[in-house]
Amino acid sequence: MKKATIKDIAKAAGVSIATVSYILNDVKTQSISDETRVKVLKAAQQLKYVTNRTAQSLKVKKTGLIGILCFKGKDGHVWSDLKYARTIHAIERHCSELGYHVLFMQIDDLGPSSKIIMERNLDGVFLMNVDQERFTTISHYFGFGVPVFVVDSYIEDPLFHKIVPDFVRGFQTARSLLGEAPQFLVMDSYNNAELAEFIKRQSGLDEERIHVCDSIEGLNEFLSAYAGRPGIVLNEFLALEAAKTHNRLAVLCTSYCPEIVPQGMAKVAFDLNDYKEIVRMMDRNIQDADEVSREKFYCLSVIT
Amino acid sequence: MKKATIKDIAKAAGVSIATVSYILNDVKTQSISDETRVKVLKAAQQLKYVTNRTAQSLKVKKTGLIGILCFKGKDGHVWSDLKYARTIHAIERHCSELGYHVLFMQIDDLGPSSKIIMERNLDGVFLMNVDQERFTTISHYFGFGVPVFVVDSYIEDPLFHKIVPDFVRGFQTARSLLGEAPQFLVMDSYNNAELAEFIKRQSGLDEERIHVCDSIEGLNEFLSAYAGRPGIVLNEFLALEAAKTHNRLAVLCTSYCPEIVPQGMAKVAFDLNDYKEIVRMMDRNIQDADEVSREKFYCLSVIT
DNA sequence: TTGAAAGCGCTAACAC
DNA sequence: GTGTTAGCGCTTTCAA
Repeated sequence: MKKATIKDIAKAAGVSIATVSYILNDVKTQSISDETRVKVLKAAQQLKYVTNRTAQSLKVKKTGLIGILCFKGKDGHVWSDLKYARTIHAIERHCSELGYHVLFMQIDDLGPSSKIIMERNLDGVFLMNVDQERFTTISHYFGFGVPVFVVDSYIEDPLFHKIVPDFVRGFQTARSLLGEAPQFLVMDSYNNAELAEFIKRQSGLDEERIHVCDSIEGLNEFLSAYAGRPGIVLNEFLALEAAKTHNRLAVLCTSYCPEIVPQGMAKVAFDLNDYKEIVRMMDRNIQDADEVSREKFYCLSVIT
Repeated sequence: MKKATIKDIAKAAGVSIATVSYILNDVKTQSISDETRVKVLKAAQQLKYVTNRTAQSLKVKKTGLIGILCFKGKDGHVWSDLKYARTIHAIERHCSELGYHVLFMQIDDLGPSSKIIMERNLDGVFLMNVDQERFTTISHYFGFGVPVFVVDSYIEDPLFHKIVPDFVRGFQTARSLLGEAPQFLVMDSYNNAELAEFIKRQSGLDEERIHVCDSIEGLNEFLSAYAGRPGIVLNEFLALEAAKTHNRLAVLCTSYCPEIVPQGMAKVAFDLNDYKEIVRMMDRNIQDADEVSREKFYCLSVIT
C-alpha cells in the first residue's frame, strides 16, 4: 500500500506524466482538453493522490516552508511563553492562508542549530527575541535572499525587517487612559537590550523610576516606594501582581492576553491580526527575490 | 553566490560525488583513506557546505520532520494556550536532540489541512486536543506507518499512542496534600469528551459537585455554594481565580506552570521532561516501522 | 579504497 | 493538445 505518484496517475489515465503535472498544477500556459482533464482528475482522486512536496520543493527550489526561530531566554517566564505562543499562532494562521507551512525551533547561543535555514531551504524566517551579539554570530548561517523578520528586537542591520508592538502610541494611549502623569514604570526584561532602551525612552520616565522585572520578588519592594501613585506596567502578569497593591495603573498588554487584565484597570492591547499584512509582505519578498527589500518597521497597532 | 552541493565539493577535492557522500555521512561500511577524508572535509568547510535535506529526504524516504498538529478550540484560553505552548516547547526540545525538526500547524474541522502529513512526508505526528468525531474524519489522511501520538485526548483507537497527565496519581496527591476530603472540583473544559469523563471519574466526586469552567463568569457562582469548603481545581488560572474566595484548595497544574500558583496553596505539578522518553519512543517507532506498536499510554508523572 | 550510474517524484523546456 | 526528457541534490548498489 504505497503512496500514489503522478506516474501512477499517468498510467491509470493513460496519459503522460507531463500532462498529469500540468493538470494537477493548473498550469495556465497549457491548454488541456476537458476530456483528459476529467480523466486525470478522476484517477488522482481514486488513487488518493497527494503531492509530494519534498520532490516538488527539490525541483522548483521553493519549499513553502517558513521558519520561526525563537531564542530561549534563561527561564521561560509565563508572560513571554504566552507572548510567543500567541505570536506563533498568529504567524502560523496567516502563513497557512497563503499555503505555507511553519517550522518551529527554539535556539540557543549555538549558532549551528540555525543552519536549519539552509538545510531545509526555508523560504522565509521569523526570528524572535534575539539580542545583538547572538544575531551577529548566527547571521553567517543566513542564506542570502531569505527574508528575515525580526520580532521583539531592535537589530542594527538594515537587511532585516523588524516587528514590535507600537510602543509610541501604546504609551500615549496608556497615559491618556490613566488621566494623569505616570510616576513609575514596571516592565519585563527583554533579551534585546536596544529594544529595552527604546521602551524606557518612550515611557518618558527617568531611569530610577523604572523597574525591570525579572522575577516577582523584587517587584513588591519597588512598588512599595510608589504606594498610591499612578504608574504604567508592561505585561499583564506583572500587572496582576501590581494590582494587589496599586489601583491607579495602566497596562500595556505585551503578552497579548488582555482578557486576563482585571475589570476596571486601564489596558492597552495590540493587534496580532497585523501579522496578516506582515506575512503578506514576506510572501511578496519571497515571490520577487529582487523586490526592493529596504529596512522596514512594522508596529503592531493599538486596539482602540 | 549559490549554495555549494556535494558535486562542488567533489570537484574541489578531485574525487567522486559518491566518495563525498560517504565521508559526509560517515558511512560505516565504507573505508576511506585518511588522505581523501581530510581533503574532502576541508573542501566542504571552505565551500560552507550544508546538507540539502530536501534532496536527502527525497532519496532516503525519511524527512526527519515531526508534525505537531493542534486543534484550535473555539477560543484560545490563556490556560490552554500556555499548556500547549509548554508542551510544544518540550516536544521540540527533545526532537531537536535526536536531530528532528518540528512542523507546527493549527487545524480545524476541515480535514484536508491535515494532509500535510502525507504532503510533507512527516516521520511522526503529535496530535493535540482532538475530539473523537474530528479524529475519525481526519484519520483518512494519515499515512500508514506514520506513528501518531495523541495528546490530551482519549481516542478509541488502538493504533495510536496517548499522552495525558497522570490524573490518577495527581488526584491522589492532591487529596493527600489537602489533608481532607475535597467537596468540589473545578476543571477546565476539554475538547475530548472521553478525557473529560475520565477526569471526572478520577475525582471521585458526584457530577453536581463538579464545575466545568469555560469562562470565569460561571465560576464564582458555583464557588459561592462551597464557601469555606475544601476543593480541587484543575489548572493554575482557575486556581488563581478561586483563590480569591477560597483557601482550602489543591491545584492540579494542567497548564504546566506551577510557578504562578500562590505560595501556600497545595499544588500538584506534572513532569514535561517525560516527553524525552516519549519522543525516544516515537523515534524507535520511526526507525523500525515494524516495531510492534501496540496501543500505549503515557502518563506525565507527578513531580514530588 | 574509489567511482559510475540509477533513480527518489516532480517540473518545464522543447519536440511532435 | 500531448509526450519525451533532462535534471533538482542526494544515496547506494555494484563494478573496478
